[in-house]
Amino acid sequence: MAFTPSENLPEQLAREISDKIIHNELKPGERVIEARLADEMGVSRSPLREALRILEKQKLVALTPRKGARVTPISAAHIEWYYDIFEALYSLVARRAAENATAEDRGDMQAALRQIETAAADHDIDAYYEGIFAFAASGLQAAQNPLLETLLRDLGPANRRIQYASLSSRASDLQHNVRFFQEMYQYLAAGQPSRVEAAARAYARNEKIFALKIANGDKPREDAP
Amino acid sequence: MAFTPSENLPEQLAREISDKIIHNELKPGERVIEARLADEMGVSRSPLREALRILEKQKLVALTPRKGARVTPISAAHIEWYYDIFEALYSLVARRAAENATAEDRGDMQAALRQIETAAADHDIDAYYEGIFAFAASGLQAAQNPLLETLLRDLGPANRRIQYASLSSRASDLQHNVRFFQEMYQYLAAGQPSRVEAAARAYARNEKIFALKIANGDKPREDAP
DNA sequence: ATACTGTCGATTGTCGACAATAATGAAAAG
DNA sequence: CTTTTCATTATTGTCGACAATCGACAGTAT
Repeated sequence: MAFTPSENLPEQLAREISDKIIHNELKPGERVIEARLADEMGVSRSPLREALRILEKQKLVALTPRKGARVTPISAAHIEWYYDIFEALYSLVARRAAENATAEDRGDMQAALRQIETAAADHDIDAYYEGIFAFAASGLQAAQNPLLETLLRDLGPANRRIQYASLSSRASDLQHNVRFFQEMYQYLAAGQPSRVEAAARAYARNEKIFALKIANGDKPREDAP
Repeated sequence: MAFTPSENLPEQLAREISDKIIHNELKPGERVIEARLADEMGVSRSPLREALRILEKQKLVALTPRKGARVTPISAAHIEWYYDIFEALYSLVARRAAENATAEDRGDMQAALRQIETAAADHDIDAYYEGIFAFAASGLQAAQNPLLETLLRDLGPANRRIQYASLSSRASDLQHNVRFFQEMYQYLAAGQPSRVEAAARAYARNEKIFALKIANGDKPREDAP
């Protein structure tokens, strides 16, 4: 019926569902029934089942053998777990990117940095996120480790989910975060892998405490009934 | 019939197939045909398909949308990629384990260390691996990060696959590797997370160069026709 | 009242059949 | 002899139906 030129049905379904999870239409802890979602989306259970396995890989749902799927809960502890792992993996990305980046990679990162800078100056959150994703993508490209790439790509949606929760309180400190990216780029261009790695670690730690602050006291995002 | 009280069919299939991959009965790059494997193992394609997705999560097969599954190739580059990630993740495990370990955790690790020591003294490779797995498991337990746990559990089979390839040349240097575990345990017991982390990094780096040495010049494992 | 047991409905697991797509090889054209 | 085109076959993708399992509830016994 739909005119989708050619993409994988399970992946497409997974993306749709992950959007719902990220935007909190499917709530943490909520059960996901295959049959219901399947005909809600107009497909059979087979592709939807595979979609659920993709979402499991992305840590958006937890799949228990004969009891079905539940949307992964998200608490302060979860946030700590995630950011610890992001720090570990992105610090590796940073080091390897610094060691292996080609001129083209550096160009891409510089372009991404520019976007980050102007977006932050304009308080344009969407452009800002676009920029940091591009920056990360260039770094991953430069790091030359496909396995690491898939691991982090799989964790991407979970990352976005956490960030979305703290999105509202975000606009104020964009300016402050820009420094991290500038630092990373400068050290990378200067060929100092250890410093790039350290900057990535510092950024990850900073993000972690920010997300935790939101998750506790401050205003988290809420959907009206 | 069999007495396995309750285990998941797809997971069971995945384990069987992963054994075949680890022991090189299914060769790197080889194509895996669903229908064939399915009735070779006496099941329908549905559970086998899910098994393939599990194996993909474990990086033992690569799954391309309309072209099926292939056994993941394994080269020197792959080994570098894997060990870089192991270093990043296990160094995190080490630090958090050092920070959070309970008395019971320390007891488990000490027991595992004992097994490692005696196994190395006896040149008993199986017992040695049992020991280091137990050591790692205790560390993961202590680290208190379930997400990290699942990530590393998923990478476990790929790890074993690499280790199996270098198994033959292993017996000689067991004695030498024991030091790393002794060091980790001692610093952990002494409450020095940074040193535990450093020891874990050193161990991972050491393993990496060892695996690379085997993958290049030395005698790799071969199966007779 | 509480704990146990059996039944019923809901949901997941597995299967075989069919449709859609990709790989193979053979014939035709250059 | 090489390349292109096309038909045939092999393989993956999707579906609906059925079987196995789980959760909740009612009924009974203690």
